[in-house]
Amino acid sequence: MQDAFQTKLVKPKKSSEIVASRLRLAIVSGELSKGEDIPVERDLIESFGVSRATMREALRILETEGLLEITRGAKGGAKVIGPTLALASHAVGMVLQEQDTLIADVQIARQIIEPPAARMVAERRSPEAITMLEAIIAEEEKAAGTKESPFLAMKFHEILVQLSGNHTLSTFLLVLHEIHEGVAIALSEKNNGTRRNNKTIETHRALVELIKAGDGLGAENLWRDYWQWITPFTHPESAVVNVLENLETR
Amino acid sequence: MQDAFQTKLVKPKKSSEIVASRLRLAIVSGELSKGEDIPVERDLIESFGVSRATMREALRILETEGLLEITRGAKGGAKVIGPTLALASHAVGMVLQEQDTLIADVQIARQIIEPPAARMVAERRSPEAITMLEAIIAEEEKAAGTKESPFLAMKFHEILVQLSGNHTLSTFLLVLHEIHEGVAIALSEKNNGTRRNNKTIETHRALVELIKAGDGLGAENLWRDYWQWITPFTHPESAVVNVLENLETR
DNA sequence: ATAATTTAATTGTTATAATAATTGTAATAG
DNA sequence: CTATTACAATTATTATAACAATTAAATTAT
Repeated sequence: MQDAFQTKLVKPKKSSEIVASRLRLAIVSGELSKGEDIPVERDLIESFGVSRATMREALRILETEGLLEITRGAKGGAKVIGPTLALASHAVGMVLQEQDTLIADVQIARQIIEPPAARMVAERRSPEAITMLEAIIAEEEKAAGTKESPFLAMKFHEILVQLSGNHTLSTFLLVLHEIHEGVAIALSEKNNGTRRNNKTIETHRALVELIKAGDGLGAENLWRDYWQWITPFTHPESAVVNVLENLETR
Repeated sequence: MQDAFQTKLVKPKKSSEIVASRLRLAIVSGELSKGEDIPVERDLIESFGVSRATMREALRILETEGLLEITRGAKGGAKVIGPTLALASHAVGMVLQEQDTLIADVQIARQIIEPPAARMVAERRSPEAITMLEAIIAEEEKAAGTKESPFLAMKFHEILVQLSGNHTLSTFLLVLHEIHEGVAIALSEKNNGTRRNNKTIETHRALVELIKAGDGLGAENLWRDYWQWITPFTHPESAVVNVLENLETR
């Protein structure tokens, strides 16, 4: 253990990896901004001085990392789109899936992390936050009972965690959200009690009130109680995390 | 919003992606188990009926996803190694880095998530957990003052979260751990107060006592207090998350 | 004008050959 | 007999060239 010298990968790097690293740095450092087109294959090959195969492997790496999107045909090419949450969710999801993690396990994690996030929102007490949350609630009220309702409820959660002001927490919660999403919505469609719906909107309203008042502890507790209450509804017996896409073999 | 029909990417899939999907499924479903060798390029090309370039692009995708490791030379080829946390950490790290997330922000997230994890360990009260934690503490006592000390302290955190029994939480904490690691250790080497070291071991011992007693709330509070106490020591002023490797341009 | 067609640009795929890295083995020196 | 060296076999890596498929724009036909 605790090696005297760094034993991290001293493997000879492949050209494709070196090229990918250079482009990645340019992207993440902001030198190439999101939405920007990067040169076409022919030019990239020339400026990096590698073969087309190597260049294509580098592009495949960056595409896998969710940094680039490549379209073919005239006016096609690679465009910067990332970094994106999509890859993070996929990567985390695969780890969870391999451990046969239950959806219930994911739900417990959200249950633990979201209440402190709610407290942080309340403690910040930003007017924009209140405006945004109230806007969602208005939508929820209008769509009550329709099949859009669960989508809006999820949106409330999403916005709430983004407003916590902590990048790390909100990133994680968004990842969990993405993993959780499919199942959760399917579930809430099944047992579509309007009673539950009422309680949901009611709670959202109460939470916003506490946020307005800057009552962090109150917000945290309310949100924890709500999770406690909602758990039996969304609790699938033994569903397991699954992030693999259906692979149409054409 | 809420499209009546699925509007997911209907882009024509590349052969390399299809091949990668097939292998990925085989890996994650356990059909190919970790450590297993998969056929060499030549055979893969033949069984998938694609060209070398296409096959190599597929391998590069899976390698990027952390599922395979490829070595050359006799006895070389691709070996199943994943899914691994490495990609998840890298992906999450890139998202955080792009948002210019401060290390302090990451630390706050750990501060929020770890205490409930400690509580879960206490509530489970498993004998193995106690044994493992006590073993680490013994090592810590022996190595006190040496430069291995911070490594062991981190190890304690790592083990603790793994013992929480919640896959999702422990996965996230391990990811944070990896992102946090470099900076945190560098920091604790700088202000190497033995006073701090003592308090650390002391707290670890106290925590194990609470776990033994099954006192979940006590464990949670102790751990939260400890985090509160330790924060000023490990708080770098304005360091930003950075997950990009140094790219030796050979 | 509108529709159909052609053309140009660009990525996707295949094929072949040469190169580099790794391992195992045989030959050689001491 | 042991250790070093040299060589051969295996395997991934890189390079080059040609062709196919896709898309957007320009041109032509109606």
